Amino acid sequence: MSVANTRPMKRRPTHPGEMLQEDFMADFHLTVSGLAEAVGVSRQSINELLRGRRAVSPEMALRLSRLFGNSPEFWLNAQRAVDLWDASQAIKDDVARIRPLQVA
Amino acid sequence: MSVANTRPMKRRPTHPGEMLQEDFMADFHLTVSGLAEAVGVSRQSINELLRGRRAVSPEMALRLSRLFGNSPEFWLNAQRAVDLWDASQAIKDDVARIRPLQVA
DNA sequence: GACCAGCGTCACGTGACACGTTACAATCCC
DNA sequence: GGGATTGTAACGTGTCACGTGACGCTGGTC
Repeated sequence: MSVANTRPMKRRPTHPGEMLQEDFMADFHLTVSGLAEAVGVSRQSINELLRGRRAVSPEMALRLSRLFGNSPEFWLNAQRAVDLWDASQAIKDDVARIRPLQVA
Repeated sequence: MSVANTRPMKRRPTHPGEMLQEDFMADFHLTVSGLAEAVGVSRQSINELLRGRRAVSPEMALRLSRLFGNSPEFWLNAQRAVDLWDASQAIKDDVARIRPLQVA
């Protein structure tokens, strides 16, 4: 198993907002307002993040990783998985038309 | 050595546009116009990407990986490195004020 | 030497989106 | 009951990836 899974997944990966809510806010008994204040952003940012309406930005990843003691890459990996899935769905046909170069 | 290097780098990581130009376009003798046509985007997109004025989007990563036979994560990892570096520079003080939670 | 096809780049407009501010209904709690 | 806190909706703003069109430059062809 390599570091980055190249194979496209069958289903849309779970949004990091869902992980944030179920795996972190629940464990630490955090509210939307409490988390927002703790990381220094507006309640809206957290709210829309939880509802999957907003992506985890690099800035947000830094804030969350600082608070929870994990790496920003943890959050950005989760975000990238859904970004890649969405993108591959959106431009699937275009990408298929690209002729791979010979490895010569 | 873990999968994702958590430690912040001293210098700004090299922009993926630079890698694209020096490590791929050079080897395959590709021009800006030729590459743009090969991956199905405008010349402007490639041009600004090479000059570091634009980031590698998930869509662009899919196109490049398809053409060159590597993974989209390869391009997005490079992009993420500079995004994280820029973000940590921009909100360094804010992040420092965040109190890490106790690991319960 | 004139011409023109292809090149890299600039200028402009557009749509998407992360973010803050404000407003509002629901709920807790004293 | 009433004030504080909560989650969420609406709005405006700045940033940015992208395409289109136009410009100046270069190299080949007659």
